[in-house]
Amino acid sequence: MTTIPLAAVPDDRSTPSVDRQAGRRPGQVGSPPPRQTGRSPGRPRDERATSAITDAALRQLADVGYAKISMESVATEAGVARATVYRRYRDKADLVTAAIATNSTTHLSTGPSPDPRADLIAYLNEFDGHFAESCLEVVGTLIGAREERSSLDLHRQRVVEPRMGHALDLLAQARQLGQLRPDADIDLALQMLAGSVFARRMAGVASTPGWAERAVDMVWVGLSGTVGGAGGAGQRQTPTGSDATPN
Amino acid sequence: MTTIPLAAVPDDRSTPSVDRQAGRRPGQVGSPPPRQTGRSPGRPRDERATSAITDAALRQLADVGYAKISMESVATEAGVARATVYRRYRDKADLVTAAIATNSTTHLSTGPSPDPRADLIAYLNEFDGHFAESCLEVVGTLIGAREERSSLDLHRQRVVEPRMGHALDLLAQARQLGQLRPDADIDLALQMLAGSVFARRMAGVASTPGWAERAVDMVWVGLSGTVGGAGGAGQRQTPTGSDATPN
DNA sequence: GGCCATATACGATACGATCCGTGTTGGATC
DNA sequence: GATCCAACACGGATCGTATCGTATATGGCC
Repeated sequence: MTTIPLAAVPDDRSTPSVDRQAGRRPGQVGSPPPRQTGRSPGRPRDERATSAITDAALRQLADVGYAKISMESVATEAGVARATVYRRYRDKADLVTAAIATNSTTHLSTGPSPDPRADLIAYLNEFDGHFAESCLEVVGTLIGAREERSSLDLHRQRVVEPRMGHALDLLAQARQLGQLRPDADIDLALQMLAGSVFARRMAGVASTPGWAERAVDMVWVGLSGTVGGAGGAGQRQTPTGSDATPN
Repeated sequence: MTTIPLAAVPDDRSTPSVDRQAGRRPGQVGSPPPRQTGRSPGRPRDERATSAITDAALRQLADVGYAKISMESVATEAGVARATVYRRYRDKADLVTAAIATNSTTHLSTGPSPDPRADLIAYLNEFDGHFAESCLEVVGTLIGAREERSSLDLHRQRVVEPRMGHALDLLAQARQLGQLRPDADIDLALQMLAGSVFARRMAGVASTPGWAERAVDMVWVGLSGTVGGAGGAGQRQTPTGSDATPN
Protein backbone atom coordinates (compact mmCIF):
# COMPACT_ATOMS: atom_id res chain seq x y z
CA MET A 1 0.00 0.00 0.00
CA THR A 2 2.56 2.48 -1.01
CA THR A 3 0.48 4.27 -3.54
CA ILE A 4 0.49 7.95 -2.94
CA PRO A 5 -2.60 9.94 -3.75
CA LEU A 6 -0.66 12.34 -5.86
CA ALA A 7 -3.43 14.27 -7.47
CA ALA A 8 -5.51 14.19 -4.36
CA VAL A 9 -3.69 16.96 -2.60
CA PRO A 10 -6.09 18.61 -0.23
CA ASP A 11 -5.61 22.05 -1.65
CA ASP A 12 -5.59 21.79 -5.38
CA ARG A 13 -5.98 25.48 -5.85
CA SER A 14 -2.95 25.86 -8.05
CA THR A 15 -0.68 24.87 -5.16
CA PRO A 16 1.52 27.90 -5.28
CA SER A 17 3.96 26.91 -2.59
CA VAL A 18 5.82 24.10 -4.29
CA ASP A 19 8.62 24.36 -6.80
CA ARG A 20 7.16 24.30 -10.23
CA GLN A 21 9.31 21.44 -11.19
CA ALA A 22 7.96 20.77 -14.61
CA GLY A 23 6.59 24.23 -14.90
CA ARG A 24 9.79 26.05 -14.33
CA ARG A 25 10.04 29.58 -15.50
CA PRO A 26 8.75 29.37 -19.00
CA GLY A 27 10.89 29.96 -22.01
CA GLN A 28 14.11 30.06 -20.13
CA VAL A 29 15.33 26.55 -20.05
CA GLY A 30 18.96 26.52 -20.90
CA SER A 31 19.82 30.10 -20.10
CA PRO A 32 20.35 29.81 -16.39
CA PRO A 33 19.51 33.14 -14.82
CA PRO A 34 17.11 35.02 -17.04
CA ARG A 35 16.52 38.10 -14.94
CA GLN A 36 15.08 40.56 -17.26
CA THR A 37 11.59 41.67 -16.36
CA GLY A 38 12.86 44.12 -13.81
CA ARG A 39 12.98 41.74 -10.91
CA SER A 40 11.27 38.45 -10.27
CA PRO A 41 9.51 38.10 -6.97
CA GLY A 42 10.79 35.63 -4.45
CA ARG A 43 14.22 34.45 -3.62
CA PRO A 44 16.63 34.76 -6.51
CA ARG A 45 18.66 31.85 -7.69
CA ASP A 46 22.06 31.32 -6.20
CA GLU A 47 24.56 32.35 -8.83
CA ARG A 48 27.27 30.34 -7.13
CA ALA A 49 25.15 27.23 -7.48
CA THR A 50 24.61 28.01 -11.14
CA SER A 51 28.26 28.39 -11.95
CA ALA A 52 29.21 25.46 -9.74
CA ILE A 53 26.86 23.32 -11.80
CA THR A 54 28.17 24.39 -15.17
CA ASP A 55 31.75 24.10 -13.98
CA ALA A 56 31.15 20.59 -12.72
CA ALA A 57 29.45 19.68 -15.98
CA LEU A 58 32.38 20.91 -18.02
CA ARG A 59 34.88 19.11 -15.81
CA GLN A 60 33.01 15.87 -16.12
CA LEU A 61 32.58 16.31 -19.83
CA ALA A 62 36.32 16.54 -20.18
CA ASP A 63 37.05 13.83 -17.65
CA VAL A 64 34.59 11.04 -18.30
CA GLY A 65 32.79 12.05 -21.48
CA TYR A 66 29.21 12.93 -22.21
CA ALA A 67 27.79 9.46 -21.89
CA LYS A 68 29.03 8.96 -18.37
CA ILE A 69 27.73 12.23 -17.03
CA SER A 70 24.62 12.00 -14.90
CA MET A 71 22.60 14.73 -13.28
CA GLU A 72 23.42 13.01 -10.03
CA SER A 73 27.17 13.17 -10.52
CA VAL A 74 27.08 16.80 -11.60
CA ALA A 75 24.90 17.79 -8.67
CA THR A 76 27.15 15.97 -6.24
CA GLU A 77 30.33 17.49 -7.60
CA ALA A 78 28.73 20.91 -7.54
CA GLY A 79 27.68 20.39 -3.94
CA VAL A 80 24.06 20.84 -4.82
CA ALA A 81 20.86 18.85 -4.72
CA ARG A 82 19.72 17.16 -7.86
CA ALA A 83 16.52 19.18 -7.89
CA THR A 84 18.61 22.32 -8.04
CA VAL A 85 20.05 21.17 -11.33
CA TYR A 86 16.67 20.24 -12.73
CA ARG A 87 15.38 23.63 -11.74
CA ARG A 88 17.81 25.13 -14.24
CA TYR A 89 18.13 22.57 -16.96
CA ARG A 90 15.54 20.28 -18.39
CA ASP A 91 17.88 17.35 -18.89
CA LYS A 92 21.44 16.36 -19.51
CA ALA A 93 21.52 17.65 -23.04
CA ASP A 94 20.29 21.02 -21.93
CA LEU A 95 22.80 21.15 -19.11
CA VAL A 96 25.86 20.20 -21.09
CA THR A 97 24.88 22.32 -24.04
CA ALA A 98 24.42 25.37 -21.88
CA ALA A 99 27.61 24.70 -19.96
CA ILE A 100 29.65 24.57 -23.13
CA ALA A 101 28.02 27.69 -24.42
CA THR A 102 28.53 29.77 -21.28
CA ASN A 103 32.09 28.61 -21.01
CA SER A 104 33.16 29.67 -24.43
CA THR A 105 31.52 32.80 -25.66
CA THR A 106 34.89 34.42 -25.18
CA HIS A 107 37.69 35.19 -27.56
CA LEU A 108 35.84 35.12 -30.82
CA SER A 109 37.35 38.34 -32.01
CA THR A 110 35.26 39.93 -34.69
CA GLY A 111 37.37 42.77 -35.95
CA PRO A 112 38.93 42.76 -39.41
CA SER A 113 42.14 40.85 -39.66
CA PRO A 114 45.24 41.93 -41.56
CA ASP A 115 46.02 38.32 -42.42
CA PRO A 116 42.82 36.26 -42.52
CA ARG A 117 44.61 33.22 -43.84
CA ALA A 118 47.01 33.06 -40.91
CA ASP A 119 44.20 33.70 -38.49
CA LEU A 120 42.18 30.94 -40.04
CA ILE A 121 45.02 28.49 -39.65
CA ALA A 122 45.50 29.47 -36.04
CA TYR A 123 41.79 29.19 -35.40
CA LEU A 124 41.58 25.76 -36.97
CA ASN A 125 44.42 24.57 -34.79
CA GLU A 126 42.70 25.79 -31.69
CA PHE A 127 39.42 24.31 -32.83
CA ASP A 128 41.12 20.99 -33.33
CA GLY A 129 42.80 21.04 -29.96
CA HIS A 130 40.13 22.32 -27.65
CA PHE A 131 36.82 21.87 -29.16
CA ALA A 132 36.27 19.25 -31.78
CA GLU A 133 36.15 16.33 -29.39
CA SER A 134 33.34 17.56 -27.20
CA CYS A 135 31.50 18.94 -30.19
CA LEU A 136 31.57 15.60 -31.90
CA GLU A 137 30.49 13.88 -28.71
CA VAL A 138 27.56 16.14 -28.11
CA VAL A 139 26.29 16.44 -31.64
CA GLY A 140 26.69 12.73 -32.28
CA THR A 141 24.84 11.86 -29.13
CA LEU A 142 22.06 14.33 -29.77
CA ILE A 143 21.61 13.18 -33.34
CA GLY A 144 21.44 9.65 -31.99
CA ALA A 145 18.73 10.70 -29.58
CA ARG A 146 16.31 12.07 -32.17
CA GLU A 147 13.40 13.97 -30.68
CA GLU A 148 15.97 16.01 -28.78
CA ARG A 149 15.80 18.21 -31.80
CA SER A 150 15.41 21.26 -29.61
CA SER A 151 18.58 20.56 -27.67
CA LEU A 152 20.43 19.82 -30.85
CA ASP A 153 19.28 23.03 -32.43
CA LEU A 154 20.14 24.91 -29.29
CA HIS A 155 23.62 23.48 -29.29
CA ARG A 156 24.12 24.37 -32.89
CA GLN A 157 22.91 27.86 -32.30
CA ARG A 158 24.88 28.38 -29.12
CA VAL A 159 28.06 26.59 -29.99
CA VAL A 160 28.51 25.42 -33.52
CA GLU A 161 27.32 28.44 -35.42
CA PRO A 162 29.41 31.05 -33.65
CA ARG A 163 32.54 29.08 -34.43
CA MET A 164 31.66 28.22 -37.96
CA GLY A 165 30.62 31.80 -38.39
CA HIS A 166 33.94 33.10 -37.19
CA ALA A 167 35.88 30.94 -39.61
CA LEU A 168 33.52 31.88 -42.40
CA ASP A 169 34.06 35.50 -41.56
CA LEU A 170 37.80 35.08 -41.98
CA LEU A 171 37.28 33.49 -45.37
CA ALA A 172 34.96 36.29 -46.38
CA GLN A 173 37.57 38.84 -45.34
CA ALA A 174 40.16 37.10 -47.46
CA ARG A 175 37.81 37.21 -50.38
CA GLN A 176 37.15 40.85 -49.85
CA LEU A 177 40.87 41.54 -49.72
CA GLY A 178 41.12 40.03 -53.16
CA GLN A 179 43.02 37.00 -51.95
CA LEU A 180 40.23 34.76 -53.17
CA ARG A 181 38.13 34.80 -56.27
CA PRO A 182 34.94 36.79 -55.98
CA ASP A 183 32.88 33.71 -56.71
CA ALA A 184 34.84 31.43 -54.40
CA ASP A 185 32.58 28.96 -52.61
CA ILE A 186 33.71 29.74 -49.11
CA ASP A 187 30.85 27.83 -47.51
CA LEU A 188 31.99 24.63 -49.07
CA ALA A 189 35.58 25.42 -48.20
CA LEU A 190 34.62 25.93 -44.59
CA GLN A 191 32.78 22.64 -44.51
CA MET A 192 35.84 20.89 -45.80
CA LEU A 193 38.21 22.58 -43.41
CA ALA A 194 36.11 22.04 -40.33
CA GLY A 195 35.12 18.63 -41.55
CA SER A 196 38.65 17.42 -41.84
CA VAL A 197 38.94 17.87 -38.10
CA PHE A 198 35.98 15.63 -37.50
CA ALA A 199 36.99 13.13 -40.14
CA ARG A 200 40.27 12.52 -38.39
CA ARG A 201 38.45 11.73 -35.20
CA MET A 202 36.04 9.46 -36.97
CA ALA A 203 38.97 7.58 -38.36
CA GLY A 204 40.96 7.68 -35.14
CA VAL A 205 43.91 9.41 -36.76
CA ALA A 206 45.94 11.92 -34.82
CA SER A 207 46.41 15.37 -36.25
CA THR A 208 49.90 15.84 -37.59
CA PRO A 209 51.65 19.15 -37.03
CA GLY A 210 51.00 21.58 -39.80
CA TRP A 211 47.80 19.92 -40.93
CA ALA A 212 45.86 23.15 -40.70
CA GLU A 213 48.21 24.98 -43.00
CA ARG A 214 48.25 22.15 -45.49
CA ALA A 215 44.48 21.95 -45.38
CA VAL A 216 44.10 25.65 -45.99
CA ASP A 217 46.64 25.38 -48.78
CA MET A 218 44.61 22.71 -50.43
CA VAL A 219 41.40 24.69 -50.59
CA TRP A 220 43.15 28.00 -51.12
CA VAL A 221 44.29 26.96 -54.55
CA GLY A 222 40.77 26.27 -55.61
CA LEU A 223 39.47 29.37 -53.94
CA SER A 224 42.02 31.75 -55.34
CA GLY A 225 42.12 30.39 -58.85
CA THR A 226 45.87 30.29 -58.99
CA VAL A 227 48.38 27.58 -58.25
CA GLY A 228 51.10 28.03 -55.72
CA GLY A 229 50.09 31.47 -54.61
CA ALA A 230 47.30 33.48 -53.12
CA GLY A 231 45.04 35.62 -55.21
CA GLY A 232 45.60 39.11 -56.45
CA ALA A 233 46.95 40.39 -53.15
CA GLY A 234 50.31 38.91 -53.90
CA GLN A 235 50.44 37.12 -50.57
CA ARG A 236 52.60 34.06 -50.89
CA GLN A 237 51.60 30.75 -49.53
CA THR A 238 54.33 28.52 -48.21
CA PRO A 239 53.13 24.98 -48.71
CA THR A 240 55.57 23.41 -46.28
CA GLY A 241 57.25 20.89 -48.53
CA SER A 242 56.90 21.54 -52.20
CA ASP A 243 57.82 25.12 -52.81
CA ALA A 244 58.60 24.64 -56.43
CA THR A 245 57.29 27.83 -57.91
CA PRO A 246 55.22 26.78 -60.89
CA ASN A 247 56.08 29.06 -63.71
CA MET B 1 7.80 -8.04 1.71
CA THR B 2 8.53 -9.37 -1.70
CA THR B 3 12.04 -10.56 -1.07
CA ILE B 4 12.70 -13.88 -2.69
CA PRO B 5 15.29 -16.28 -1.29
CA LEU B 6 17.31 -16.33 -4.47
CA ALA B 7 20.44 -18.10 -3.30
CA ALA B 8 18.51 -20.73 -1.44
CA VAL B 9 18.13 -23.06 -4.37
CA PRO B 10 18.03 -26.61 -3.06
CA ASP B 11 20.60 -28.16 -5.38
CA ASP B 12 23.79 -26.21 -5.57
CA ARG B 13 25.91 -29.10 -6.76
CA SER B 14 27.93 -27.36 -9.43
CA THR B 15 24.93 -27.28 -11.74
CA PRO B 16 26.74 -28.06 -14.97
CA SER B 17 23.79 -27.44 -17.21
CA VAL B 18 23.61 -23.68 -16.95
CA ASP B 19 24.70 -21.11 -19.48
CA ARG B 20 28.06 -19.60 -18.83
CA GLN B 21 26.66 -16.19 -19.14
CA ALA B 22 29.71 -14.15 -18.29
CA GLY B 23 32.00 -16.79 -19.66
CA ARG B 24 30.73 -16.72 -23.17
CA ARG B 25 32.89 -18.11 -25.86
CA PRO B 26 36.14 -16.29 -25.40
CA GLY B 27 37.46 -13.83 -27.91
CA GLN B 28 34.42 -13.89 -30.09
CA VAL B 29 32.28 -11.11 -28.87
CA GLY B 30 31.04 -9.17 -31.80
CA SER B 31 31.58 -11.75 -34.49
CA PRO B 32 28.43 -13.76 -34.09
CA PRO B 33 29.12 -17.27 -35.27
CA PRO B 34 32.81 -18.12 -35.03
CA ARG B 35 32.79 -21.76 -36.08
CA GLN B 36 36.35 -22.57 -36.81
CA THR B 37 37.83 -25.37 -34.71
CA GLY B 38 36.06 -28.04 -36.67
CA ARG B 39 32.90 -27.96 -34.68
CA SER B 40 32.08 -26.80 -31.21
CA PRO B 41 30.22 -29.26 -29.05
CA GLY B 42 26.79 -28.44 -27.82
CA ARG B 43 23.83 -26.91 -29.52
CA PRO B 44 24.85 -24.50 -32.23
CA ARG B 45 23.57 -21.01 -32.31
CA ASP B 46 20.46 -20.33 -34.29
CA GLU B 47 21.51 -18.40 -37.35
CA ARG B 48 18.00 -17.12 -37.82
CA ALA B 49 18.09 -15.60 -34.36
CA THR B 50 21.42 -13.98 -35.17
CA SER B 51 20.19 -12.33 -38.31
CA ALA B 52 16.86 -11.42 -36.75
CA ILE B 53 18.78 -9.59 -34.05
CA THR B 54 21.01 -7.62 -36.40
CA ASP B 55 18.08 -6.82 -38.66
CA ALA B 56 16.07 -5.51 -35.75
CA ALA B 57 19.02 -3.46 -34.55
CA LEU B 58 19.45 -1.85 -37.96
CA ARG B 59 15.77 -1.11 -38.26
CA GLN B 60 15.69 0.53 -34.88
CA LEU B 61 18.87 2.44 -35.57
CA ALA B 62 17.22 3.94 -38.61
CA ASP B 63 13.85 4.43 -36.94
CA VAL B 64 14.53 5.76 -33.48
CA GLY B 65 18.27 6.40 -33.37
CA TYR B 66 21.09 4.90 -31.40
CA ALA B 67 20.22 6.47 -28.08
CA LYS B 68 16.73 5.04 -27.99
CA ILE B 69 17.73 1.50 -28.79
CA SER B 70 17.69 -0.89 -25.86
CA MET B 71 18.68 -4.51 -25.72
CA GLU B 72 15.14 -5.20 -24.65
CA SER B 73 13.56 -3.54 -27.65
CA VAL B 74 15.88 -5.26 -30.07
CA ALA B 75 15.26 -8.63 -28.48
CA THR B 76 11.52 -8.13 -28.56
CA GLU B 77 11.45 -7.05 -32.17
CA ALA B 78 13.67 -9.96 -33.10
CA GLY B 79 11.33 -12.35 -31.27
CA VAL B 80 14.10 -13.50 -29.02
CA ALA B 81 14.95 -13.49 -25.33
CA ARG B 82 17.22 -10.78 -24.03
CA ALA B 83 19.75 -13.33 -22.92
CA THR B 84 20.05 -14.49 -26.49
CA VAL B 85 21.20 -11.04 -27.48
CA TYR B 86 23.67 -10.81 -24.63
CA ARG B 87 25.02 -14.20 -25.55
CA ARG B 88 26.20 -12.70 -28.81
CA TYR B 89 26.99 -9.10 -28.02
CA ARG B 90 28.49 -7.66 -24.92
CA ASP B 91 26.44 -4.49 -24.95
CA LYS B 92 24.61 -2.09 -27.19
CA ALA B 93 27.71 -0.67 -28.77
CA ASP B 94 28.90 -4.13 -29.70
CA LEU B 95 25.51 -5.03 -31.10
CA VAL B 96 24.97 -1.98 -33.24
CA THR B 97 28.54 -1.90 -34.43
CA ALA B 98 28.38 -5.49 -35.53
CA ALA B 99 24.98 -5.03 -37.11
CA ILE B 100 26.20 -2.15 -39.24
CA ALA B 101 29.28 -4.07 -40.22
CA THR B 102 27.49 -7.25 -41.25
CA ASN B 103 24.90 -5.30 -43.13
CA SER B 104 27.29 -3.46 -45.34
CA THR B 105 30.32 -5.42 -46.29
CA THR B 106 28.83 -5.51 -49.75
CA HIS B 107 29.38 -3.43 -52.82
CA LEU B 108 32.80 -2.06 -52.07
CA SER B 109 34.17 -2.90 -55.46
CA THR B 110 37.91 -3.10 -55.41
CA GLY B 111 38.86 -3.37 -59.04
CA PRO B 112 40.60 -0.59 -60.94
CA SER B 113 38.33 2.11 -62.19
CA PRO B 114 38.49 3.77 -65.60
CA ASP B 115 37.33 7.04 -64.09
CA PRO B 116 38.29 7.25 -60.42
CA ARG B 117 37.13 10.82 -60.13
CA ALA B 118 33.58 10.04 -61.23
CA ASP B 119 33.52 6.98 -59.01
CA LEU B 120 34.69 9.05 -56.10
CA ILE B 121 31.93 11.55 -56.62
CA ALA B 122 29.35 8.81 -56.83
CA TYR B 123 30.73 7.16 -53.75
CA LEU B 124 30.66 10.38 -51.77
CA ASN B 125 27.05 10.90 -52.72
CA GLU B 126 26.12 7.46 -51.56
CA PHE B 127 28.12 7.89 -48.39
CA ASP B 128 26.30 11.11 -47.70
CA GLY B 129 22.90 9.62 -48.31
CA HIS B 130 23.06 6.26 -46.66
CA PHE B 131 25.78 6.23 -44.15
CA ALA B 132 27.02 9.43 -42.65
CA GLU B 133 24.13 9.84 -40.25
CA SER B 134 24.48 6.56 -38.43
CA CYS B 135 28.23 6.79 -38.55
CA LEU B 136 28.15 10.16 -36.85
CA GLU B 137 25.67 8.89 -34.31
CA VAL B 138 27.67 5.86 -33.40
CA VAL B 139 31.11 7.38 -33.39
CA GLY B 140 29.95 10.43 -31.50
CA THR B 141 28.23 8.33 -28.90
CA LEU B 142 31.15 5.98 -28.50
CA ILE B 143 33.62 8.81 -28.19
CA GLY B 144 31.34 10.27 -25.57
CA ALA B 145 31.38 7.01 -23.69
CA ARG B 146 35.15 6.76 -23.29
CA GLU B 147 36.33 3.43 -21.94
CA GLU B 148 34.33 1.86 -24.76
CA ARG B 149 37.55 2.22 -26.62
CA SER B 150 37.32 -1.35 -27.76
CA SER B 151 33.90 -0.89 -29.30
CA LEU B 152 35.00 2.33 -30.90
CA ASP B 153 38.07 0.70 -32.37
CA LEU B 154 35.97 -2.20 -33.53
CA HIS B 155 33.56 0.11 -35.26
CA ARG B 156 36.37 1.95 -36.96
CA GLN B 157 37.91 -1.27 -38.08
CA ARG B 158 34.67 -2.84 -39.22
CA VAL B 159 32.95 0.15 -40.72
CA VAL B 160 34.90 3.35 -41.07
CA GLU B 161 38.16 2.04 -42.43
CA PRO B 162 36.71 -0.02 -45.27
CA ARG B 163 34.87 3.02 -46.55
CA MET B 164 37.66 5.47 -46.08
CA GLY B 165 39.93 2.91 -47.64
CA HIS B 166 37.78 2.59 -50.70
CA ALA B 167 37.73 6.32 -51.30
CA LEU B 168 41.44 6.51 -50.68
CA ASP B 169 41.95 3.77 -53.18
CA LEU B 170 40.10 5.77 -55.81
CA LEU B 171 42.30 8.77 -55.13
CA ALA B 172 45.40 6.60 -55.34
CA GLN B 173 44.22 5.26 -58.67
CA ALA B 174 43.74 8.76 -59.97
CA ARG B 175 47.22 9.62 -58.86
CA GLN B 176 48.62 6.57 -60.54
CA LEU B 177 46.82 7.46 -63.75
CA GLY B 178 48.65 10.74 -63.69
CA GLN B 179 45.55 12.75 -62.99
CA LEU B 180 47.07 13.95 -59.74
CA ARG B 181 50.52 15.08 -58.82
CA PRO B 182 52.80 12.29 -57.62
CA ASP B 183 53.23 14.03 -54.28
CA ALA B 184 49.57 14.87 -53.85
CA ASP B 185 48.45 14.52 -50.24
CA ILE B 186 45.54 12.24 -50.86
CA ASP B 187 45.10 11.41 -47.18
CA LEU B 188 44.41 14.99 -46.36
CA ALA B 189 42.16 15.32 -49.37
CA LEU B 190 40.15 12.34 -48.24
CA GLN B 191 39.78 13.79 -44.77
CA MET B 192 38.43 16.96 -46.23
CA LEU B 193 36.05 15.25 -48.58
CA ALA B 194 34.65 12.87 -46.02
CA GLY B 195 34.75 15.55 -43.39
CA SER B 196 32.60 17.91 -45.36
CA VAL B 197 29.82 15.37 -45.10
CA PHE B 198 30.06 15.35 -41.33
CA ALA B 199 30.51 19.08 -41.06
CA ARG B 200 27.20 19.68 -42.79
CA ARG B 201 25.49 17.47 -40.27
CA MET B 202 27.21 19.18 -37.39
CA ALA B 203 25.95 22.47 -38.70
CA GLY B 204 22.51 21.14 -39.57
CA VAL B 205 22.81 22.13 -43.21
CA ALA B 206 21.29 20.00 -45.92
CA SER B 207 23.46 18.78 -48.74
CA THR B 208 22.80 20.66 -51.92
CA PRO B 209 22.76 18.78 -55.20
CA GLY B 210 26.13 18.62 -56.81
CA TRP B 211 28.01 19.20 -53.59
CA ALA B 212 30.16 16.14 -54.11
CA GLU B 213 31.35 17.25 -57.50
CA ARG B 214 32.08 20.75 -56.28
CA ALA B 215 33.95 19.35 -53.30
CA VAL B 216 36.04 17.09 -55.47
CA ASP B 217 36.67 20.01 -57.79
CA MET B 218 37.95 22.05 -54.93
CA VAL B 219 40.56 19.60 -53.78
CA TRP B 220 41.32 18.36 -57.27
CA VAL B 221 42.87 21.65 -58.21
CA GLY B 222 45.28 21.43 -55.33
CA LEU B 223 45.96 17.77 -55.94
CA SER B 224 46.57 18.04 -59.66
CA GLY B 225 48.59 21.23 -59.62
CA THR B 226 46.66 22.83 -62.43
CA VAL B 227 43.77 25.20 -62.47
CA GLY B 228 40.59 24.23 -64.16
CA GLY B 229 41.81 20.87 -65.37
CA ALA B 230 43.11 17.52 -64.30
CA GLY B 231 46.77 16.61 -64.20
CA GLY B 232 49.09 15.33 -66.89
CA ALA B 233 46.72 12.74 -68.30
CA GLY B 234 44.88 15.36 -70.20
CA GLN B 235 41.62 14.33 -68.63
CA ARG B 236 39.44 17.35 -68.45
CA GLN B 237 37.36 18.06 -65.46
CA THR B 238 33.92 19.12 -66.34
CA PRO B 239 32.47 20.99 -63.44
CA THR B 240 28.77 20.26 -62.97
CA GLY B 241 28.10 19.36 -66.56
CA SER B 242 30.15 16.19 -66.67
CA ASP B 243 30.15 13.06 -68.67
CA ALA B 244 32.42 14.13 -71.46
CA THR B 245 34.05 10.89 -72.49
CA PRO B 246 37.67 11.03 -71.43
CA ASN B 247 39.39 10.09 -74.65
C1' DG C 1 22.20 -48.48 -34.75
C1' DG C 2 20.78 -47.04 -30.11
C1' DC C 3 21.83 -44.86 -25.80
C1' DC C 4 23.97 -41.65 -22.77
C1' DA C 5 27.17 -38.08 -21.03
C1' DT C 6 28.67 -33.64 -22.21
C1' DA C 7 28.15 -29.11 -23.81
C1' DT C 8 25.94 -25.38 -25.46
C1' DA C 9 21.68 -22.51 -26.99
C1' DC C 10 17.29 -20.96 -25.92
C1' DG C 11 13.12 -18.70 -23.51
C1' DA C 12 11.58 -17.15 -19.32
C1' DT C 13 12.22 -14.92 -15.33
C1' DA C 14 14.45 -12.71 -11.50
C1' DC C 15 17.91 -9.79 -9.24
C1' DG C 16 20.63 -5.66 -7.71
C1' DA C 17 22.28 -1.51 -9.47
C1' DT C 18 22.05 2.97 -11.58
C1' DC C 19 19.85 6.75 -13.42
C1' DC C 20 15.86 9.20 -14.72
C1' DG C 21 12.32 12.83 -13.96
C1' DT C 22 8.98 14.12 -10.54
C1' DG C 23 7.19 15.06 -6.22
C1' DT C 24 7.21 16.61 -1.14
C1' DT C 25 8.80 18.68 3.01
C1' DG C 26 10.77 22.15 5.95
C1' DG C 27 13.51 25.91 6.32
C1' DA C 28 16.02 30.16 4.30
C1' DT C 29 15.89 34.37 1.60
C1' DC C 30 14.15 38.09 -0.91
C1' DG D 1 4.03 35.67 -0.03
C1' DA D 2 6.81 33.99 -3.67
C1' DT D 3 10.69 31.66 -4.57
C1' DC D 4 14.84 29.34 -3.57
C1' DC D 5 17.40 25.57 -1.33
C1' DA D 6 18.81 20.74 0.56
C1' DA D 7 17.17 16.40 1.49
C1' DC D 8 14.74 12.63 0.57
C1' DA D 9 11.11 9.41 -1.49
C1' DC D 10 8.95 7.49 -5.39
C1' DG D 11 7.88 4.77 -9.69
C1' DG D 12 9.82 3.58 -13.88
C1' DA D 13 13.39 2.22 -17.35
C1' DT D 14 17.43 -0.04 -18.53
C1' DC D 15 21.48 -2.39 -17.58
C1' DG D 16 24.31 -6.58 -17.06
C1' DT D 17 24.18 -10.90 -14.67
C1' DA D 18 22.25 -15.11 -13.02
C1' DT D 19 19.38 -19.37 -12.72
C1' DC D 20 16.03 -22.55 -14.27
C1' DG D 21 14.01 -25.96 -17.37
C1' DT D 22 14.18 -27.49 -21.88
C1' DA D 23 15.94 -28.16 -26.59
C1' DT D 24 19.56 -29.59 -29.73
C1' DA D 25 24.04 -30.70 -31.11
C1' DT D 26 28.64 -33.88 -30.65
C1' DG D 27 31.10 -37.95 -29.45
C1' DG D 28 31.92 -42.34 -26.94
C1' DC D 29 30.24 -46.76 -25.64
C1' DC D 30 27.48 -50.79 -25.88
